Amino acid sequence: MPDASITNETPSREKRETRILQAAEQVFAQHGYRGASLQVIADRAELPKANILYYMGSKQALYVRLLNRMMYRWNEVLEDITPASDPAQVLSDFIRTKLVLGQRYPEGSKLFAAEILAGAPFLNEYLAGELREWVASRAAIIRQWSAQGKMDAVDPRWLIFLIWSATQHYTEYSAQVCGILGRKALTDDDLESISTFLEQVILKGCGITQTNAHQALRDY
Amino acid sequence: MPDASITNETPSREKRETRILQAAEQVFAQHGYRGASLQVIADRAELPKANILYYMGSKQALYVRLLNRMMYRWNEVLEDITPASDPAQVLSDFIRTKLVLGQRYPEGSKLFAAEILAGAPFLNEYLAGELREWVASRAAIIRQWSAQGKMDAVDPRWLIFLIWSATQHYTEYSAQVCGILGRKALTDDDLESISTFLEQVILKGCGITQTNAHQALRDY
DNA sequence: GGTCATGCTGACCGATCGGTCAATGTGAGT
DNA sequence: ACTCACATTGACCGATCGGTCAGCATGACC
Repeated sequence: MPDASITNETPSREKRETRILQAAEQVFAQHGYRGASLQVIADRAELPKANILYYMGSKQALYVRLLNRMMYRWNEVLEDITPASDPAQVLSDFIRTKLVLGQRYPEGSKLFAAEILAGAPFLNEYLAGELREWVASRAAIIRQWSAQGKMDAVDPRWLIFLIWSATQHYTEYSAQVCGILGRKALTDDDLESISTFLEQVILKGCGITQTNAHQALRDY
Repeated sequence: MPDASITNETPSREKRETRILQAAEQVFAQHGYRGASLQVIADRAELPKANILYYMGSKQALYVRLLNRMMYRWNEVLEDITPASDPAQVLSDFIRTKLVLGQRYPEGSKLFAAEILAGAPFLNEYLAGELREWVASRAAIIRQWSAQGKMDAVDPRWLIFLIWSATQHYTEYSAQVCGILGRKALTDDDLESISTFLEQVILKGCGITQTNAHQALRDY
């Protein structure tokens, strides 16, 4: 062992695990579950292939672990909204949070996308269970907002899907977006511009008057 | 040959080709380029694996052919718009056309999505060339609409991406959407509801007053 | 009936797949 | 110094990968 400190074992283990998970996330994101190979993951992590299996047990276990990690990251940001909340504030935050999340975990987001594209074989129960409940509860609140005259009477499910799709697009289709824009990657200015655009169009489109309170937030 | 008619050769050939392309599109859409296997494609097409290679030459050639076919389908619907066009009409058509296209060619659309997710290794020059020009030309017209006061001054590129993402979502994330809605597939009523929602929100969000002319079209 | 171009495919190739395992290395406890 | 639990990994397994090819079948032409 290069590191001779007293508690060197655990740190080494964690470092390796982190390296494996990071490498695997990239490869699974790019090629999907079936298209990813343990050898490629091992090469990217600069570890022997057998070591990957020693740590993770199997390809499937590694994949499921990455999916769960990504679901956990999503749950972190599932804010609590109530019928008394300000729609403009909540939806603006929702748009920005989703956009930031995609930028923070681009590989994880793509991994999710590939899983859904493949027909969500590992996520079916999650989609039809937890996530469905989440959507239903938010939809109920949005309907109340409409009933209270805070916004137009739009189908809340379509609204949620609209925000999801519009924000995820810039992560999962980054190759397309960058190709068209002629950039290597999106700049912070691009993201700021996109955030502002989406807030403006979606809020106005739902008949929500944008609060100045949030406009101020935009600077940070 | 079971069929003994005079010109039996060509029909058989075309039938086989069609069957191969259809099977391959499904498998590539689900598993991506690397995750797809010729054996699985052959099984689905109910043909020997060697026959696939006899017709298509190689896995890559088959894949590229499918990509080109999908690009051709897209080009079919790239409508011609001018600064004199009615934004409400054009954007409504755009939304509906994109939505219908995704429903008509779900596998092809997913194939495209998987290719982009993988970093668009086979489509880079298309994205940075043809498609980029397409976006630039439409963006210029949308900017003129804004200058003419027909709509708000929004960044036309973000608007185009918004329509793309919002419509594609229901094709490429159909597993997620269906899981959450608790359906096996989207109904015609769902699609009508989604179309109306997207038109309503996006047009209003861009400060476009919806024409009655198009409202009437909605029935068919 | 014989020739020949073409359609077709079973059998096979080397490479790579996910996964196993025996052998070796390592460090803490005694 | 010895033990022992655990970490590590090269070598290997059967299965499958994309692709090749020899050989058979077929049908048009002479």
